[in-house]
Amino acid sequence: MTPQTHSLTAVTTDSQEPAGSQVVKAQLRLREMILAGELPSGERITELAIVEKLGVSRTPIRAALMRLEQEGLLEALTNGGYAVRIFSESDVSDAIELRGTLEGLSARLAAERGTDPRALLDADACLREIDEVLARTSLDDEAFVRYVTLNQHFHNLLGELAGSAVIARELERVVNLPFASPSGFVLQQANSSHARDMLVVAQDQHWQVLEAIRQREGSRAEAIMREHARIARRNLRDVMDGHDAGRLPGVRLIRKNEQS
Amino acid sequence: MTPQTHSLTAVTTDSQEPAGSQVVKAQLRLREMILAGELPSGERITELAIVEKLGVSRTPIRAALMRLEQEGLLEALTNGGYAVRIFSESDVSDAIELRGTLEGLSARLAAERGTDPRALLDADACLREIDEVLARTSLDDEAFVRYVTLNQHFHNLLGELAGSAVIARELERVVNLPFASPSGFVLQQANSSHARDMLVVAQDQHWQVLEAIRQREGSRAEAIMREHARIARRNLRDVMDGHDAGRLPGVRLIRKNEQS
DNA sequence: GTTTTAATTTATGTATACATTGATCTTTAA
DNA sequence: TTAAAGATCAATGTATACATAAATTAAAAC
Repeated sequence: MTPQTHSLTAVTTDSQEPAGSQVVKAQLRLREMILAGELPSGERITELAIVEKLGVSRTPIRAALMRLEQEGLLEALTNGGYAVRIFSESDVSDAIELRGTLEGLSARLAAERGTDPRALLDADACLREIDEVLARTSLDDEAFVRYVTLNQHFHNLLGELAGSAVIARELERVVNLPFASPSGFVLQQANSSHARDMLVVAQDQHWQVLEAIRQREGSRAEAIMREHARIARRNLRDVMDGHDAGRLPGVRLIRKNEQS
Repeated sequence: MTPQTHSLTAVTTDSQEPAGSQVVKAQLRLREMILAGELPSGERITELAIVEKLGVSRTPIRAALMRLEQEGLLEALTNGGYAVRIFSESDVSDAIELRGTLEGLSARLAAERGTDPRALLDADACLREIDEVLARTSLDDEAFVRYVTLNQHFHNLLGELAGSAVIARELERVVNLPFASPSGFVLQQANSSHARDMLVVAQDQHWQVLEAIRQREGSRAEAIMREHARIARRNLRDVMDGHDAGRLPGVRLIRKNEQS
């Protein structure tokens, strides 16, 4: 598995059903197919066609389709049925801004309300591991993959620091919107010359937001997380402006903006 | 229908399925039953029991249960099945704060990006209608119902002003979280002496946010919408502290906070 | 009497047959 | 030839039978 394919197809394991259930299998396989462009964009996809391709009956297929619609990869058609969604660059950009806003809310509440010292220590340890990854002046693919893993872990911890199940739940949902993930476009530029520098900047924001939460500086914590998300927007712009956008998995689903 | 029952059971018509479908019927009926306390809270509710009560087969029941879980009224149990969720006062409070944050985001983007003049005129007309409702010094039940209708319309318009389908979609979802609606606790205090005054304050915020959007004052627009949502938090607190909380539909599902 | 194991029951997961609605294609009439 | 009406087809909506796993209860052994 190359780093590139890892970033976009990384998936939260829905902890509701047994991992081997037909519904989950169908959901995972369908997600892969959509991001790989194996399903026609825009056109209606019929349940029977999926049944034939996956060899699963209609019942779990229907459940998987419902979930993928919730996830934002499919759109529900007016007269029943679904179609693979096509995203504008603005859609992705807005989803990232939305994530930053919710992460900012979570960080602010964590600062204002105070938080479990143990959770803070976990976050601290996570950041120290990221520091180790970034210690070398040149990073290989493995280091980038390790960064993505730790980065997602840190963002997860941050979502829980506010101590609100409601907000954690909606944040997780937004993070899983197509291409809104904190690590969504990190690896796409792994070969870029200043790729490591971007991670260094991001990691500095990680440390600062943690410090702000410790100091109960809610407004500052919120502002940092909002700005933090905008790194992803810059990366998105880089990828869309680059010539290799079409080669990367899933990115072909994103339609470039006309203006700006 | 009394004003009190209207506010909490008001529902967005899911525009996906035909209105008369078994799934929608089951969803609506189940939602009523949950808010009326006709289903045991916390305990597992079996599909077969619902089938017997509603006279619909398991397939549409399952779909309806999935949707109600998405909506936040049900929680998915670890080994399959669902239970009626119990909400803490904090849960509801956080959901309202979350709504305010997203409404603030939407208002800020509308201001920053500029918006369709026609949409602004619609919002303006809506607020003028609310002004008319509030013109009398004493309001009857009908006036409160009319306020709620117009208020929801204004908030819907505001959600669309940002011109982002992604954000509008997630905002609509958050608004429909249990008890997070902009009008959720308005009518509950219709008989309170200063009920009208609260609406007057809220309406002033409506005008100010619209003005801020017109003037492209993003930060101000955002701050106003955040503060606006906190009126609902105050109303929640009033309702929970009052003695008639248990009599109001759905509110019995909310467990009072221990401290504070 | 207690614990363990096996059997039974009860739940959800899955497949499929049937119903119904919407679209397409054909046929007929103008 | 075109338009309208009907029939056929194909899609999702619905019901239900069957599979499977988990929980409970009863029985047996220690």
